[in-house]
This record gives sequence, C-alpha cells and structure tokens, in this order.
Amino acid sequence: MKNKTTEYNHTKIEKKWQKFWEKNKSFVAKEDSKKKKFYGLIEFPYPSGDGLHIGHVRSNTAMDIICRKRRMEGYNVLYPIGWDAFGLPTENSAIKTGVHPTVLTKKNTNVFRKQLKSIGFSFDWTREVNTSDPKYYKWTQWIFLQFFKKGLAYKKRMLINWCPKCKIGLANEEVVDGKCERCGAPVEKREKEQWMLAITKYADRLEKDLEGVNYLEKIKTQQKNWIGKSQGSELWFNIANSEEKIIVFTTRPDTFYGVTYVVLAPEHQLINQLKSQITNFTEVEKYIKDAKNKSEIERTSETKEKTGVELKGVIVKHPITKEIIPVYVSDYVLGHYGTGAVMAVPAHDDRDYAFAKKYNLPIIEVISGGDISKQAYIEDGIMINSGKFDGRKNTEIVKEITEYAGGKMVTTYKLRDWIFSRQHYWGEPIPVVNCEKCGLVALSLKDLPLKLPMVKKYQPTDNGESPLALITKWVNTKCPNCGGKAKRETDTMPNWAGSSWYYLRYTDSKNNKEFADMDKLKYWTPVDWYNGGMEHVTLHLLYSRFWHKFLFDEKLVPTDEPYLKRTAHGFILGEDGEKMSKSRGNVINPDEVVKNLGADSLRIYEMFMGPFDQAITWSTDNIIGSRRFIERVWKLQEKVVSNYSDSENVILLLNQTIKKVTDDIENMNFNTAISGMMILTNSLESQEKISKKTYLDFIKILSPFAPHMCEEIWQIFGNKKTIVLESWPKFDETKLISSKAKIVVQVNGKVRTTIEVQVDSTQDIVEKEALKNEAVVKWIDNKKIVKRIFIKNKIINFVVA
RNA sequence: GCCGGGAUGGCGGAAUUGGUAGACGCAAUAGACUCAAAAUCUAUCGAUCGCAAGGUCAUGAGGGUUCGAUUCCCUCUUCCGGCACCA
Repeated sequence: MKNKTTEYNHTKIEKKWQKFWEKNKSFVAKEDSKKKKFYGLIEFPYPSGDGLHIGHVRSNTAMDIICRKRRMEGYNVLYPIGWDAFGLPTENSAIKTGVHPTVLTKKNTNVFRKQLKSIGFSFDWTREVNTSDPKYYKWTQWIFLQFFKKGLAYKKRMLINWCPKCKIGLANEEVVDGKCERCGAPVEKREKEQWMLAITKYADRLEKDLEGVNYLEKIKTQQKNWIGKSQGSELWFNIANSEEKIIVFTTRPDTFYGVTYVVLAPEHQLINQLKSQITNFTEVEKYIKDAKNKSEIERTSETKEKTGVELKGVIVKHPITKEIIPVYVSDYVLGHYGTGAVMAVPAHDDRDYAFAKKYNLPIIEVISGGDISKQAYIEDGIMINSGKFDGRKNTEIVKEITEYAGGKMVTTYKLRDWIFSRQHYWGEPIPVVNCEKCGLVALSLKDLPLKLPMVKKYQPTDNGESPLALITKWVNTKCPNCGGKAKRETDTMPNWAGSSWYYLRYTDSKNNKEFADMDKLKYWTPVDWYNGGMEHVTLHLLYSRFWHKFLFDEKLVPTDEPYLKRTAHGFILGEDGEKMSKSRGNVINPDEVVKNLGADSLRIYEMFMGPFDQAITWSTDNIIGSRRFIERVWKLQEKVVSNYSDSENVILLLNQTIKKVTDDIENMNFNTAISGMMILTNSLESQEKISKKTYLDFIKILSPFAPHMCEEIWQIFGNKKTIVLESWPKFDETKLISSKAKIVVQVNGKVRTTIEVQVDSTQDIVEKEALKNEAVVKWIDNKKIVKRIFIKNKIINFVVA
C-alpha cells in the first residue's frame, strides 16, 4: 500500500509551477467573465535599490491567500501589481552614481519583478503600471489639470516647511515632530509660492463618508483625528474707531461671560490693518518677526511657556458686559486654524489660565464646580456670573448664548490644503505654463505627457528652486493660448500624486485615450479589499480618497469611494527587535530563504509567525518549523488510499479544519489557520491510511498558503487542471460535531476530572455519570451539594457547603 | 496632556456572549537510528511539594463581582501606536 514518494525538491517544484502559471495565464484577469468580480489590492512597492523586503512578502502573501481563496470560491479576481517609482531615494542615488533615475528605476523594477515572481504571488502581470512611465504620468498630469480647471489646484505664496537636507518643501503631513519625515533633519520655515490642492473643500465628505466604508476602526479614527472636525461658534468683538472686528472661533461659547482678553495669531492680517491705532507697534512687529523665525521644532518643543504682546491702543468691548478687554498677539494661537483669533477665558481653559497668570489678567469664573484659584476648570457645570444664564447647565445653553452674543454656529477642520509642489527632478512635471499675457495656462491633452527633460545634473538647489529651473531651453516656451512668451512651471508633483489613482489605472493600464475606460471602471471598481501599512493612513489613503471623490464629482469614476474595505499589516522587525535598516545591518533578504527553504516555507512562516496586524520580530531559526510542516504534508502522500473510509474522528477534524481555515482567512487570522492545519497534519500522520478525498481537500485549503507544493501534489494525484480554479471545499455542518462530548467536572469551581458522554446529554445523565467518578466523590466527601451549574456539552459544577 | 491597543512558559504566540490557561511552532533535555554528526522518529518540557497517586500556586500589580475570571468592573505600573498650544 505504501506509495513511494519522491523527495520534496522545492526549487524544482516552485520553478515548474511559476512557469506553468505564466504560460497558462492563470492569473490574468478578464472583464468578460460572468463571474462575480473581486478586486484585491496591496500598496504597490517603491522599487528601491535595496530590493524586495520581507515586509513586502508578508502583506503580499496575505492578499495573495485571500485572492487565491476567492478564485476557488468562484470569483473573477483582479490582483494587480506595479511600481510607485517616483521618489527621493532614486533621485539621491542618481546624484551619487551619475546614473539616470530612469535607468535606476528600470534596474530596480527588474530585480523586484524577479523576486516577486520567485515567491509565487498570483499577480496579473499584464496590467503592471509604473508611475514614472510617461504613458502613466500623462494621466496623472491630466487629472491635475482637471483640478486646475475647477480651481482646486491653485498657487499660493506662503510659509512652507522646508527640509534643508533634502532641499525640498514638505506637506504638513510629511513633518513629524518638527522634523522631515524622510531624513529627520529639523524643518525650517520658508516663504515660497506653492501649488496647492484644495483638499479642505472635501473635508466634510472625507469625514462623513467614513461611515459607509469597512475600514478598521483605528484607521477611521486616525483619519477622523487628522481631518479634525470640530463644532463650535463664531463670535465677534467690535473694535472702537474701526470698521474691522475680531472674529473668534470657540467650542465653548458657554464661557463667553468669562472672556477677559482676546488673542490674535502673529500671522493675523488685522494687526497690520490696525497699525495706526497700535501705540507700541515696534514692539508688536518685533514679536511677530521672532515668532516667524522660530522653526517648527522650536515652536513645539519649547517648554510651552506662553509669550505675547498687548496691542496697546486697540480698544475692544465685551459685546454683552461692555467691559473693555485688552487684545494680545501671541504665538500660542495658530494662524491657520479657526479664524486665527481666540477669545481667552482663563477660568476655563488651561492655556488661557497660564497666559493670564503670567500677564496678570483677570480670571472670571462663569461655571461652578472647580477651584479657579488653583487651576482652570474645564469640566461642565452650572453657570454663574453670566447674567440671564445663571443657574443653568452650561451644556444646554450653547446655541442660545451664541445667538444672544450675535454669533453663529460653525464647523471647523484641522485639515489644511495639500502642498503639492516639490522642488525636485524625479517627479511629474506640473503641466502648466506661465504666460506673460494670459497668466497660468494649462497644457492641452495633446501636449501631454509633458515629459521630464533629460539632464545630467539633478541636484536640488539651495535657493529652493527645482533643478528643472536651470534648463532654460525647457523652461522657455510658448503659451498654448496666445503663442506668446511663456515659462514652464518647474516644480514637480509629490510622490503621492501617482499613487492617488493607480488602482484605477489597473483596470485599463494600456489605455492611451483615457486614464481608464468607464466600462472597465464600472466592472472592477471599487476595490473590494485594500491592505496596506498604518503609516499611509493619513497620507496616501486620505489623498487617494480625495482624488477619487473629485473624479466622481467630475463623473469620471462610477463610485464615490475607492476602497470598500481597508485593513493594515504589522511591520516585521529585525532579529534584534529593531526596525530593519541597512545601517543596523539587520536586514533579511527573502532570496536567501527562497533558495534554501523555498517560497512555500517562507510564505507559511510569514503567515504563521504571529498576528498579521501586529509588529513582530523576525526569527530565522523559526522558519524551520514551517519547512518541517510542509515536508510532513508532502510525506502524507504515502498514506493515501483511493477507496478508504476515514474514521469518524478524521472526518470530524477535517471538517473543523476546513471551517477554521475558511473563517480565519476572512479575519486575517492566518497564524491560527496554519496551526489548525498543523493539528490536522499531526492527526493524519497518526493514521494508518487516509482517503484520497480527505488528503486532497486538505491540499485545497492549504493551496493559497503553499501554492507550489499543492499544485504538485494535485497533479501527482492525476488531476490535469490547475488547483487554482478548483472549488473551495465546503465543510459539512452535520460533521462538525462529535457524537461524544467531553464534560469538565468541577467541585466548587475547581476542575477535578473530565468525563465523556453522548453529545447533548441532559443534566440528569451528566450528574449521574459524574457522581460515579471517584475523583469527584472524593471532593464532595459527603458534604451537602447546595448548587449545581450545568452547561450542555461543557461543564458540570457541584457547589458543596 | 488627550485618544487607541497591549502585558500569558526560555522564545513567537493560542484560548474571551466568563466554563479544562499555555493550542501550534521554535529552543531545550533524554532516548532510538548512525562509526559519528546532521536529518528523522519517540518521550519530556509553567513553577512548586510529593516515591507516586495527587495537591498547591500561576495570564503585569492590587482589589471587586461570580459556583467559576486571561476574559467583566475599579485603582495602579509599564510598553507600543496616533494626535498634540486645534481654542
């Protein structure tokens, strides 16, 4: 009966099936199918010179398992891949080596492609995209022009975040703790004219529509925090001898009677407009200048000691109490949030309290419950010192007091418009010219793509201009409108541009007439399941939702949200528990593992190592366990007999395992799915014989995890067609439950023994059976049983006095 | 400071509508095979008391609810992530 099995040769088997899948176009997605579609997406990799990272392998394998399962469940699956190829590392490497970024990118993508193929991902390689390919960025530029035409892309002179090391302006999202997200250098402020995208116009929808999508809760929370929606009131203070008034935003209009001064941000325009009234303008001007010169890091890392200068001569009266209150300028008020001015209520706000203490300003308590001689009271309570509102609960009068004070209810967001200019070579040129007569003019579609000119030097400049500005031949051009003299925009787009719409291009990646055909978009979008890193939640994910909503408004895409479901993976840390990096020397190369133990072992290990959503430490030692598992499954072939009836236990366990794996994949609990299959393997090993059906059902549910070996076994057992399109095994509900139940017997809550009874036995039967047991009787010891707790098929507990 | 998520053997981790804590894997120890080693197989593998049967303790710390708590509640310690002068 024992079949002779060949040795498990991973290299031979894996190469064989990778070739087979490619030749048979096993994963090429077609639109004409009548099957239900499934669009699975991973964040496309940045093709760095370091090659594929084991972190890529983890997230790609997870989505690969899901996609392979979906195919077996009868879906028409699209699982595409491409390259997010524009970016600083390539440009820096080009500067260092003198090799053109295009050449480097080609070289790097070739390495990545080969590596990805060696791991057996079921990508549709025919739809590969590359954001730095002019055929691709033609459409990135075109979409930009749609924003421009609708006034959502605009130029603005402003203070920007400048990284002196990268020599590049940064979006607010790219500044972390006052440092450049990429290189860690302290960020400076510079005044520059920048292209902006008006993402704030979509703040409301970006926040509200989160309700309708299936994102992990923590992802929704992060996006919500980032958008920072805040309900409050706008109230105003008239200025004596001036047409102007100070408008403030507050979430606490209930504290209005407690206002003892008003503060303007240093950037506030009103300060200059009131210049003639301000008697100490020199002092004020100096304060503003100092505040501007503070770098982001100084402004945030300072001890938060509040500073400010009174605008002497500016007279403001409290609208209700008619008391005269002073006006200050202070950098604790942010120019870009709310109205750039606040009403200060020291009794009920920590920051105002600190400021008032320092400058000896009055503190008026208007909500009872705290002790304002010690600290500000920010909780709710009963109104006092508030005229007709005295005695009422503060939370109930918000709207009423706003109206009484002549203000209105408003909504404010923390989100700011997206700084879209970068002063670098390796990005999409902004397809706009500056005409002496016509101003800013968009290129027309026939002039797209506006290709990056070939240059020898890519060095960014210290004066904050893009290297493209040095190529006068390219810069000087004709206005497409009037034919007159014009200059090209020399800034390029940020690397978030190409990734904001790549999932749309996958549906029709070769189209040269449109960014994608509407029918294809209608068939494939929205993306059904998108997995990626948490680090992209406030950048890429928010940006692409914004682009998508804009395209939807322009009737260019059929849905208003790009992704139905979004999950996130955890990082893989080096063996030392630190983030993997070249400088630490703790980087693991997947090629080595594929060569020595095989892609299937690597895939199994990466899925088995721990919970998918958590950061986890890599362990080269532990991979051997996954390899052993695979070999054990391989060797089970010896026990397979065509016409054999498995024992009830085996059937039971097989059905339970099918159910477990089916459910676990959906919940991304890959580690427990594999442990379930290991348990099944251990059990099958202890059998004399196993049926072909049982073995092959097992091979089917294992195939998304270890596709190469499973194809091989599938073929060994005489199957002519690929396992890829076999149907996913169904578990038999009736065979999920054993005929026997193990009952835990407790006395006073302590486990004393277990007994086996017929499943669904009644309390009477179980009790009788339990009381026959010596170990139980011993502990009851003739004491009186005062209570019995029984749970069917689980437990019987005797409580004795 | 605010919000969110954790803390379980030597290690990675299982198990929660409250019901046998430590599944599965790694490492380790002993044995089989071998001239030997590797690989493989078998057994043991939380702590502690005991010759054993068996007992007791144990899921970051302390308390509570319960017949029964890793799971629920309160207080605290600590780690990780996010936001942070957002009025």
